[in-house]
Amino acid sequence: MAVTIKDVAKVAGVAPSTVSRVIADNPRISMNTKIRVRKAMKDLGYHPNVNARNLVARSSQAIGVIMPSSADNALQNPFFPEILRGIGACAHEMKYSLYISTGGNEQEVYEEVQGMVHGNRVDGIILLYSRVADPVQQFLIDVKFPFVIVGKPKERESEITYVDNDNVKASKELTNHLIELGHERIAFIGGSPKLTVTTDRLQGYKTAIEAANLPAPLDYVVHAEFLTSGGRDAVEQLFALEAPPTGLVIADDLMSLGVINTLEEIGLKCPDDVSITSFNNLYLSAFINPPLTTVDIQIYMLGMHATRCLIEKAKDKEEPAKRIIVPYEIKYRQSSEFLKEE
Amino acid sequence: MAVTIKDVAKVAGVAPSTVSRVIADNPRISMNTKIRVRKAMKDLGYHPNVNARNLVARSSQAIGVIMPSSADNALQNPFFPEILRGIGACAHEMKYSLYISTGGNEQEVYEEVQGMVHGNRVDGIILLYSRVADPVQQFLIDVKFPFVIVGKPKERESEITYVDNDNVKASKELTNHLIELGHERIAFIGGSPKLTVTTDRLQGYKTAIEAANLPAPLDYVVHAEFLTSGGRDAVEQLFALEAPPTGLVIADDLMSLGVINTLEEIGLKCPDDVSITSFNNLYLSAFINPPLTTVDIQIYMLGMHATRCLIEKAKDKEEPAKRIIVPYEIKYRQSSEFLKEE
DNA sequence: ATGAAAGCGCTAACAG
DNA sequence: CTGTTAGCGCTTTCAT
Repeated sequence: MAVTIKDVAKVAGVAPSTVSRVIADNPRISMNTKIRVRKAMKDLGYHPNVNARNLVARSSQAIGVIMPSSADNALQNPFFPEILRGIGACAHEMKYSLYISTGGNEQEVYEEVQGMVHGNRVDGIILLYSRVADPVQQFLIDVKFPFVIVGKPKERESEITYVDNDNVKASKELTNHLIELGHERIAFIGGSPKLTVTTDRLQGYKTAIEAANLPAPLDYVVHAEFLTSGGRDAVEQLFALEAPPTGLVIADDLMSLGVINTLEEIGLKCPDDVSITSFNNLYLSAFINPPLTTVDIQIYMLGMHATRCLIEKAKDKEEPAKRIIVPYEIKYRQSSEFLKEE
Repeated sequence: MAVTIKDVAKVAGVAPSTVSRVIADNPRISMNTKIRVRKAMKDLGYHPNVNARNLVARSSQAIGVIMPSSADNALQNPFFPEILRGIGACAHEMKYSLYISTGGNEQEVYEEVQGMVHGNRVDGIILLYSRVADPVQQFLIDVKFPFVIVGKPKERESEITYVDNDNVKASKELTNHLIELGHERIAFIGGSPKLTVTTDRLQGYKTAIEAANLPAPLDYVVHAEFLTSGGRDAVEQLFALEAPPTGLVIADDLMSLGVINTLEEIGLKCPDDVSITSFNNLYLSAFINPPLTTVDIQIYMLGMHATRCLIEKAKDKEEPAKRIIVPYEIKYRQSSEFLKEE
């Protein structure tokens, strides 16, 4: 049987409540007894029982992290460990712990969220994806449970706290960069159009293309999986076109990796034949050949901010919905280059 | 205020204890009242309070997952989301939830583990790494807390339950494959020598090299980070040698990716000039250029088995230490090829 | 087959 | 400043 607050109290010669106060570092306890109690705790190897504490406090000092359902291969993206790192760092600092859900499908994810909320397992939830008509989001709103989204909500934007980059602007900048390099046939490769991140990046691309009066055939917009394999599929589509693009705006570095490799197979080189710009600045992006021009969206920071916001919200439920835009930084590297004259 | 067992009891016209029994599906409750109580639960939207339940049950139906400290960049490896997927699937099926630790440094990880154990937050722990002289492992052994390791423990192997591949054998097979292709100068690139996974794979390589009477200069063994950048560093060392290798056994696909890209930069092509074999069969390994010959270690399965074992151990503390070897499968792809005559 | 009551370990009034 | 007391929501003897 584990050592409890009572045991400590007995050894220290005080009442259990005093021990409790010492744990909470209550200022009304004399330094003297504090020291005595702390010594007793050390001696006995006391550790508070979280369940008991949470039961009375009606809180758990834990936050739930919801990943996309693992049916979604995108989970393979190093984006997730990286953002987990940011979330973990902030949570640890604030003495919160992390609960994660990796449901196998959407239904399971939904159930896990329900369990977390109703079972009082977590004080708040971070959603690591944002898509249209998400029942999870709806549920959280309905029961008024604190949550924040990493990414931008599609609906009820003003009521939801979220942490995001200005993806539209970043994408526009990337596209303009290609335009400045002399490219005129620029295509866009994104993930599922149901994800806000895709639509925002697409919109930035479109805005820049239109502003520059460049051709924008429908064929130049391709949606594929947020993975190396997705890049592969996209290349097969785009370079079968009559007028294939010379510049590419790609919504994720892993996709870009697939694109580069596939281009090579069909005899095209990056950046000589095709310039590539993309998003996320994954750890590997600087080390592949050629190194990627990519938007550093500061994944770690996204995680930190999301966590901080969430904890604020969990502590004060009246906290109004907030929107945090994390600045991005474009890393210009060799994958994008001046268009060669033909 | 959430609806409790008492509210349900009142509505159903029974005692709280009866409701509790219905939840546990106690066979000594008449079908009739079971139905009545269940209806009341539905009507009121009742959900059991996990904290209260855990408090009395002294268990939490949760398992802790310990990642390497996030100071370790290896966290970026898609290995982690993938194994999390396996763990999550099994945990969900057994109605367990997941607690994860992503401490910023080893000290923090240690503290988080302590908190999990002493606070009764989890019923057991899965360690996603295995290194020499790990204080976390030692602690878990000391307090006799159920845990399993993914990988092979360095010390006290027979006392610890672990799930692993036969890395020695796989590595030997990989090396022999290169030997059969005609390679004579074969080098090994591994991660930290403190990790069992590295030493096992190294040993398999050495065994095969010795058995074939091939040269094994010390320079042919390089240790680098389990990442793309690590592959880059390794190439710089190996191909500065007087007699650079023509075949490579690499302990991780991400490293291989770095190797391939770096080789390209110094004018060497894979597999024409250098054949590559590696480990893990990450999702991207089939889609890069050239596709990697790599050992599919069945990451998802490793996670499933680890979780199943752990839950068994948590339920019955007397369960003896077990060792589970998950079969691997070598995927032969284009990165390894016959050695060209010079 | 069901109810009454005790208690898991802790915190939070309320006294003093 | 510190002790007493009453629960938090649930499970579990022990009765009946």
